[in-house]
Parts: sequence; C-alpha cells; structure tokens
Amino acid sequence: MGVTKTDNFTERQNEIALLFKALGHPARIAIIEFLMKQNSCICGDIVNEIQLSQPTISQHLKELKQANIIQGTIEGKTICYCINLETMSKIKEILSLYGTAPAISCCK
Amino acid sequence: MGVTKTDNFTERQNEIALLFKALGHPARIAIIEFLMKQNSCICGDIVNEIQLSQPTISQHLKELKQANIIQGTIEGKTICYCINLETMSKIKEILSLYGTAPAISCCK
DNA sequence: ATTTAATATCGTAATATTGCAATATGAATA
DNA sequence: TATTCATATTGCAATATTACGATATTAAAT
Repeated sequence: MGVTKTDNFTERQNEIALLFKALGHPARIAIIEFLMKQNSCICGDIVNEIQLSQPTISQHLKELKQANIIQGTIEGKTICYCINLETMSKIKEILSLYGTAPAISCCK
Repeated sequence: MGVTKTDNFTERQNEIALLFKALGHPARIAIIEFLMKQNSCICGDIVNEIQLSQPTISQHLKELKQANIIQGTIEGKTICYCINLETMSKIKEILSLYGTAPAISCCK
C-alpha cells in the first residue's frame, strides 16, 4: 500500500529505519559529502555543486535536518548547514551492533 | 517525479545511497536484528516473528539480498539467510568517513 | 521603503514503494 | 507421482517520494 506499518515494529526499529532512509538518496549523500569537504560550513552553494534545482536541494536539506543528520542556523541572509556529529556516531553505534553476532555469514 | 536522477551523481554515491535505502525500512531492520539474534542461521520463521504477510517478508528479503546485505542459500526445503559481513563492514567504512571532517558541527 | 539575494514552501506530475491475496514454484516426503 | 511445506512471484490498490516551476519569505543593502 505504500504505507509502512510502523505499529508492527519497536520505536527503536522505526527510528533506525528513518535514519537510514534519510541517507538513502544519492543527492543526500552528495550533500553530506559536500559538507564534509568544506573547511568551514559556510554553505549554500550546494545548488551549484549538485545538478538539481534549488527547491529540490532545499527539500533534501529539509529531510536531512528532520532526521537530525545535519543542523542549520540562519546566518545573515544565508543558512549555515553542517553535519550533526551526535547523530553520525549514533548511526555508527547501531551499525557496530550489526555484523558482530556469533553465527553470522554461515551461508555462502 | 519520484524518479531519482542517478546521472547527476557518482557511481559511488549511487551505490552508497542504495545500501542505506535498503536499510531504510523498519521491517528490514527487524529482519536484520532477527538474523543477529539467531545462533544458527536456520531462518524462515521470520514470518512468525514479524507481523507482516509472507509475501511482504519475502519481498523485503529480496531487497536486502539485492543490496547484498544478506545472503541466502537453499537448504532442503527451507532457505538459509544470513547477514553479509563484507557489506556490513563496507557500510561501516563509509560511515567512518562521515563525521570526521575538520570543521564539522560548527553550527548550533 | 525598495530592491536584492538566498532559501523555503506550494502545487503538481511522474514514478516508486509497501502490502497483501492469489497463485506459482520447488524440494522433501509419503 | 501426489502431497505437503516453505518460499517466490504476480497483480494490484493505496500511499510515498522525487523533482521542479512558480511563488513566498526573510534579512541585508541600497
């Protein structure tokens, strides 16, 4: 139905899924990588960097912000976006749990 | 348009996005966590574990398999699924690159 | 107060995803 | 070989996502 049955899962499972979902688009990966490249976080030229329209970029930024993956503050007439380190380590923590179980990768 | 403009991004960015996309659903997170809990990887009772129909589970398994996050082999009349360690560490590697840049988290 | 520049929101079209009933497949067992 | 059991596939309806043009918002500069 295109509707995710969140009720069937734990709050944590839903939360984790939302984090990964936010990372699950190349434009958003590109945005994150662009933010990484910047020495300072005077952003806003992401639109020039990525071949997508300004509204589309804005929408992707919004999604990343809603997922707490990036933060942004208004800085004069531009916006300053940068990666949220806390969320990043949260994701890393989650992943460190996966792939360390006893009987993993027993199938070929 | 609901159509992702993959042409605008590098092959690597698209590949990374697909990995995260595959992890971006609570049912698939639940499946992974279930596979982790199992001491052996005699699977197949995921349907009983998760409140979704058999076809739906099968579809999610297929997506995880296509993304190389799980592996499966036919084992008699059941299927043996388990986590693909290689892909898991690949994802971890990608994430270790994010969140370690010089000027990160300079915004409040 | 107007203008300018940067970003956000709205509305909408095209496509993708999610979920399941019905059905198919495939291997083991009787 | 017919049955049974487990999983896969098909087809479809409901909803979500992606992208962008047009427009709104907001703050600085004139």
